[in-house]
Amino acid sequence: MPELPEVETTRRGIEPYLKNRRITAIEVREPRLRWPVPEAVQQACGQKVKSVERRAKYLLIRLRSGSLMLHLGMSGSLRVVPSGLEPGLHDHIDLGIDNGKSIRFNDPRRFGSFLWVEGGGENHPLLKNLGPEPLSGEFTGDYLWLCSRRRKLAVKSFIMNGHVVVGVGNIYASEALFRAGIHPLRAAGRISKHRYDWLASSICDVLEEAIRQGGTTLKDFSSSDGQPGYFGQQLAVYGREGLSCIQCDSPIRQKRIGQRASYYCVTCQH
DNA sequence: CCCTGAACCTGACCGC
DNA sequence: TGCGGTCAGGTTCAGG
Repeated sequence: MPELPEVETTRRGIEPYLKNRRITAIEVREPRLRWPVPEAVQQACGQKVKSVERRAKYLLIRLRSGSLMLHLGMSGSLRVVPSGLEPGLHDHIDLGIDNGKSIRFNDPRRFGSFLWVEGGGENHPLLKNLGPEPLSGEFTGDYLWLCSRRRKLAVKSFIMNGHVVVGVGNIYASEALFRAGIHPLRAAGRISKHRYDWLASSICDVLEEAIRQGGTTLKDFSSSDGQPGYFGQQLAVYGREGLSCIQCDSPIRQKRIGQRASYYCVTCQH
């Protein structure tokens, strides 16, 4: 479900309820997530939240002695609920806060994770080999160009690889490539530096716009207060197979690339 | 190292 | 209404 904009929307939604508050309890009703929820998450109890941060699509709730590291997988979401509210289907974990609220983790498919890491988590195996944040100064066309030399995979798979750049998921990969006029199947290593400049700014723009609109609600994403995201209304190609291109009128094509549905315009993208 | 495809899960939807 | 197949916003892992 969530790509970077949805995770960032979630972070902004829960931060005001958590920052400088104390974790009172963690109730794990279903520990079978992507990785089993470790007993160590209980170390968070009694500690005050220093900050709520995001790295890639991970949420980091920083405490004195360590951090809770959450991932929403494909179908996860966090909601702010009154403590004690009866849990519903797939409400796997409640994070109790000393202000009468709980952060409730719901995840039907259980691809998400809820982990405890020592310190800030910077050296955790899941984080330490990740590429740069797309909205940071490190992420440029030059960087993409350099990183892609001699690589033959499709550029769409390339930009979705977290070791290259984090946070670009299936929706925004298609959208960014459309904006940059690049065909998603083009070999990553055969794209010019100039075109990578375009692509890098397209990725930034599309992610920033999506964050501004509260993310994209396709089926069921909603922010932590239950509001849907409105970026879906701006999607130029994603999910628009057979409909006409907003720039040239030819029909949008759909093709699977690296097991993911990919959408593009054969006229506008080369 | 690079790349591909399977795997992890549930639920919604479509055609018969 | 039921059943089987397909698909879904992510990521790791095994194997070539």
